[in-house]
Amino acid sequence: MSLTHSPQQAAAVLPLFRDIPEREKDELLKAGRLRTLKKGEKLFRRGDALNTLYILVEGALRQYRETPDGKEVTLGMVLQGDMADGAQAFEQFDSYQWSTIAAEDSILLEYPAFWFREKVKSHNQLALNLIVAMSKQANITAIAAEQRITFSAAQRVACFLLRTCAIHSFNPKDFELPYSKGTIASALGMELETFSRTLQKLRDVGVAVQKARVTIKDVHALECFICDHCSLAGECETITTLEKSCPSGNVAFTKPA
Amino acid sequence: MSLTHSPQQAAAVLPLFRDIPEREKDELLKAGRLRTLKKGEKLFRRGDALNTLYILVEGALRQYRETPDGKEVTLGMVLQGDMADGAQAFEQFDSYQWSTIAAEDSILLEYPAFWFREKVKSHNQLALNLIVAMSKQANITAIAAEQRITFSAAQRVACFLLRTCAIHSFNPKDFELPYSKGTIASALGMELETFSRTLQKLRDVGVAVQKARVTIKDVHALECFICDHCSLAGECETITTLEKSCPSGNVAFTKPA
DNA sequence: CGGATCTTTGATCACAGTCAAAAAGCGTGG
DNA sequence: CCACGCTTTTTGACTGTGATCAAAGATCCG
Repeated sequence: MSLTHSPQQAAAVLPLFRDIPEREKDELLKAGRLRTLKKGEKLFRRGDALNTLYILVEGALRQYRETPDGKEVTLGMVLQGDMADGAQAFEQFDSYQWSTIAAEDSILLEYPAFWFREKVKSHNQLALNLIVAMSKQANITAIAAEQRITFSAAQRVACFLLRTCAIHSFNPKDFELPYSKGTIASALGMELETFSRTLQKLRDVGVAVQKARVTIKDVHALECFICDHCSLAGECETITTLEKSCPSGNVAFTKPA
Repeated sequence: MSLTHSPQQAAAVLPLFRDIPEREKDELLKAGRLRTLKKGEKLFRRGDALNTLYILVEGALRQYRETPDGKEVTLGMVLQGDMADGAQAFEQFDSYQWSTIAAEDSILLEYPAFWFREKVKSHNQLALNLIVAMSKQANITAIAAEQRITFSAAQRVACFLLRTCAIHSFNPKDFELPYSKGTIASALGMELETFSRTLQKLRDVGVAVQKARVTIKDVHALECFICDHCSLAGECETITTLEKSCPSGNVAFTKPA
């Protein structure tokens, strides 16, 4: 994965520009500017004037809010193809409602917000894509909310590990955590200390972690550990993806409960 | 508030149909059907085929998911003018991702989903309104998520009481809870027992509850109790609304901490 | 090598969940 | 009007999870 793209290359991947006629797509692409962000850099802060719309081409961002008494709550992660602020850009607000920081080195495509809003008004397919994107986002948020309530810390961590493999096509037998443990903990709605302790406990289920390197012995054992408590059950995209990539052949030891 | 409307009357209020030329609006209205729902009736269940789009004209709905082991998680409430399933209707799914039940007697406007999707494709203003609505929704969800994490049970309850007054223009000195305590507890992400106990504790801050009747002695005292921990701080719509309706004149006793 | 930052480990504690049972309210029908 | 059953709410006692505070280890980087 090189970190050099043209807007054209970048946009080819973006679901937001799907099914848009070439002519209009070109126009959209010419107006966009690529921007890189180093890990730890803030993209915008809550309260900043909302005048740019960002689409993530590569990397990962963390959305968060902070309370007056200094606590920080992670609302969600922005992954490849997501808008960093799409949900806000069309509200009545003229300032950002949450802050966004790079969880790792990232590349964004940026547009003047007012300009993009105009395009959405005139390009119907774009509006539709935007709706679909927001719809998808709402669904992810709903599931995350559910899990924060029904899942134990261990289950949330386990689910995160599997999801990570599915999203990035990692091999569960050996992969690296996508961002720092502090960030992951926060994204899962738990304290770093809890996250650390939880990783230990997961050794019993065949998860070994050394530094950022993770080894999952038996994916199916982990699934059992989680999915019985998850309302997604069979329809979980993570699971179906994993099943495809390692169709129970790669399972070393299947220990039924 | 009578429970008899024509679609025309109903739609006049709906933000989704704002700024739409009369001719098109009429067409939209003729296609919609009014439907009533008794408290406790389910509108749809997770997994049902998604073929209708619902807009709430009056009443309140509760969106929830249930896990295989029988727990129920409330995702949010649908209030006047909201779509019951807007976020889902434009996803790739063909079935509902969460269930919806009437928290009180309600009136809905319903459309065939496919038909509505077509309208959104051709009526640009409608698409825009939809985007704004989803945007608003995402924001509410984000705030709710934050509060479930940073707020104590007492603060969540207190915030809910104030919000209720603001939304329904209730007089904080004497109003009725909008739906059953079980429903409220669930919406706040806590157990009914916890909710019950919490109401007791709030007596210390001047909140008296008898059956469903609530009396808030000192709105500002309650605000102090909550808002210091809330990232919305000054920009909270609830607070600004309340300030307008009872501009610190109605405060009986201001007890600074 | 020094000083950051990030992570682990330890000990303690409070909040809210759970289980259980009593009480209050509500609707129905005799 | 009361009796009955059903749902909703309250109260009680107990418990576990994860937050918090504190300090020691790692790791990174100039």
